[in-house]
Amino acid sequence: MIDLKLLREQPELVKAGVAKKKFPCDIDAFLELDRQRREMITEAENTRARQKAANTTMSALPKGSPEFKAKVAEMKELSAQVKELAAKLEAIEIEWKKAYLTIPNPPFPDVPVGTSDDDNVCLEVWGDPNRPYPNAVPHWDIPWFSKYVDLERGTKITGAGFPVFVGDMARFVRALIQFFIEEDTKAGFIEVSPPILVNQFSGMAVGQIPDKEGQMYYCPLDDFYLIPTAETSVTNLYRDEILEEKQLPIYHCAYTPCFRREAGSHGKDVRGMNRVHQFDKVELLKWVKPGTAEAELASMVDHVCGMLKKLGLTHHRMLMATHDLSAPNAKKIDLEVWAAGQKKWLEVSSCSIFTDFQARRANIRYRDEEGKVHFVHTLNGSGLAVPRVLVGLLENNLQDDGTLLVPECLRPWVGKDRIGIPKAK
RNA sequence: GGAGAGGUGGCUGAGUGGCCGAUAGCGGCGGUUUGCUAAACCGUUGUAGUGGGUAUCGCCUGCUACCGGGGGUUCGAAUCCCCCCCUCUCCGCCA
Repeated sequence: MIDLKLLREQPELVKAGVAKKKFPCDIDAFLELDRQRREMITEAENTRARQKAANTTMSALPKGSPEFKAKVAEMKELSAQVKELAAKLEAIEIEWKKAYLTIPNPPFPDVPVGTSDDDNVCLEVWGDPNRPYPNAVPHWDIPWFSKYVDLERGTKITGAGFPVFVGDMARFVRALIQFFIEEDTKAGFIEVSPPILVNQFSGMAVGQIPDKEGQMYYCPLDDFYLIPTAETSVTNLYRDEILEEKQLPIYHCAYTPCFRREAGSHGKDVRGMNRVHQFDKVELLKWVKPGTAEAELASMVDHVCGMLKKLGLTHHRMLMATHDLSAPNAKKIDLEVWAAGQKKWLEVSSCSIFTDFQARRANIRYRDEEGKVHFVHTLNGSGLAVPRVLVGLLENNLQDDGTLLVPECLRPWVGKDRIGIPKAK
C-alpha cells in the first residue's frame, strides 16, 4: 500500500511513477472513491456521535419512567439510521480498499524505464562468460545426471518438477544450504526456521494473495498455503508490531523449501532443474529505517555476490527496468549466473527494496526516540536459491574426466572434491 | 479428538448492560527534592480513522473506532447470546 497522504496531496507524482510500471490502476477513480469514503465517514460518525450523546442523557433518566420510555422510542429511529449508514460505509470501504490495494509502489527515480529485458542495465560482471568451458553441456545431458537428480522417480512420487536428489547430490544440496546459512549468519543475518505453511492473512500481508494466489499450492482442509518463498513466512514475523528504533536494522535469514505451481509456464524452461515446483532456498530479509534502504540493498547485493565469488560462479548484477518490477518493488537488482552448457544467464537471486509498501500492508512499524511511530522499510533477496546455483556449477565445473569439481568452500560439507561418475577410459 | 479454565492498554490485573477508552499497580517519560545514584512525592502515558484550527508537515483540538476474531440481541455491549481462533490444565490418539 502506498502512502495515502502522498497520494492525496501529490497525485500527479504518484501517477507518473505508477505509469512506468505495467499494472492497470486508475488513480483518479480511486481518489473519487476516497472522497466518497471520507464524506460517508463524516456522516456516519456524526450520526453515531448524536446517538452516543443521546444515550448519555438517557442513562440519567430513571429507568421505566415515561420520559425514559419516550426516549427509547425516539432512539429507535436514530439507531436504525446509524445501522444504515454503517452498512453504506462498509460497502464503500470494501470497494475503496480493493482499489487501494491495486495501486503499485512507484519505482525509484534511478530505475530504468523499460518494456523488455533489453532495458535492464548490467551494473557489473564477475568472471567471463566468453571464456572457454571445454566440457560444458546442458546439465540434463550430463551422462550421470539422472542417477543423481532423479526427475523420473520424482514424477512417480508427486509429479513433474519435483526432483529427487540422490547420494552425493543430496549431500551436495545440503552442503549448499549449509554454506549459504553459514555465510549469511557471518554477515549478521540471524537465522530463523519458519513454518512453510501459512494462513491466508500472511499471504495477503506480503502481497501474494490475491495477486499470485494461482501460483501457490493450497490446502483447503485447513485453509493453508505452501510458501513460494521464505519471504512469505518471515515477513510476517513482526506483523502488527511496533518495534523499538534501537532494534533496527533487523537482519534475518531463513532456509525453507519453496513451492511454486508455475502455472502458465508449462513448456518453458522445463528441462532439467531450471524451473521446478519444489526447491530449496535461503532467503535474506531486512527491516530498516527509511532513508537507509539504498545502502542496505547495496550491502545485501555485495554479500550475495561474495558467496557467488566463493563458489567461483561467473555472474552479473542487473538493475531491473520498470517492466520487471512487481507491484511492491521500488527497486530490484537481480543476480544471474552464467550457465555455460545452456549458454544463458539464470536468475539465482533477486534483491528488492519495498520501501514502506509491504510494511503498510503487514502493519510493521517502529517507535523513534521521540515516541513517534513510523513504518519500517523492508528489503529481501535470495541468499541463495539452490537448484540454479547447482545448475551453474554442473554446467561450468565439469572436468575432463566427466566429474563435477566441488568448489573449495563446499568441501567441508560435501566431504570430497569430485562428485559424479568418471568417464570410462 | 474429549473435558475444564481463560484471552482486557508495554506488563500485571479490576471491571457482568448506560456514569468505561476502560480502576489500580508496575514499567516508561517529565518534574520536585538530593553532593551523585537510589528512594519518596507530583504530573504524564496506546493505536488508527476522520473533521476543524494553526505561527502548516509539526503541534493544538473535536469526533469515531479498537477490551482475541466474526456475527447477533438491545435505544445502548468489554459486559448478554452464537460461531471461530488462540493459550493453559487433564484425558485420549499419533509422528
